Amino acid sequence: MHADVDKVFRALADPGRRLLLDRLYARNGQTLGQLCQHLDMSRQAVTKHLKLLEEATLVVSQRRGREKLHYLNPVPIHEIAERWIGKYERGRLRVLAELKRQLEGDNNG
Amino acid sequence: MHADVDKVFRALADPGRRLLLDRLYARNGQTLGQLCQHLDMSRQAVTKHLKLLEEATLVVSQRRGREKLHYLNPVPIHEIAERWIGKYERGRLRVLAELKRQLEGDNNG
DNA sequence: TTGACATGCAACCAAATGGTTGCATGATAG
DNA sequence: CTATCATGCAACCATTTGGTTGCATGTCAA
Repeated sequence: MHADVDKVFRALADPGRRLLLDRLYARNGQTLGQLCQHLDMSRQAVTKHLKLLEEATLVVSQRRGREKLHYLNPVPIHEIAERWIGKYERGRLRVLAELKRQLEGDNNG
Repeated sequence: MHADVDKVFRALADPGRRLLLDRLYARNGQTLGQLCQHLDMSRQAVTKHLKLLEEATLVVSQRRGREKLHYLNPVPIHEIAERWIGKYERGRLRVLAELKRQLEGDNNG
């Protein structure tokens, strides 16, 4: 029902792909050609990145004639934040306190 | 001042490394040997993963004699959530609404 | 000291990744 | 129709990644 966590993390691991997401965040619904502009990557490289982003459902696309419009889908990022990062956030203070205790407490022994 | 975003994302991209973080979240301050137990990976593979996690500052370590204790550091994850995911979270409803409008609105044309 | 134990390091390897080039397909304008 | 434009696809390549094996170092216990 929800996005493949591994695909999302892997997709987010590349700076070029994060840049594409930023571009779509700034202006949604861009074509492949538009996304390639002012970018230090070939069209084919962008195509491959967009394919991975689509497989991670971070981007959805729609054909319009010979163009393909790309839209940012923030839901998988939200899910990551909620389900995975949230777990660490909830325990953050506990873990930090324990870490500090362990690291400093050893000096007393 | 803050963690290298790229290193953190790259470190989080591997399921084995996420598993190690989960292990440290469940029980902090484990040695390399402990982390290897009940794990489908060689000690050397775990060593390499821990090295990447440390370089991303997701894990900090401390020597105790011949052992090396590993601690989860949730701060970089927090930073990612705040600085990067937060950006998308803030625009989530806007982007989703725009996406829906774009995808459905075209049927009216 | 010496043997056992915990970890470190280097070389090596297969597979995945990110990128390229060249050509094919499909849509639109004239 | 046909030239052009936007995209798709396949082959190929270099580098990175994740993993292994073998050996070295350092620490603790007897």
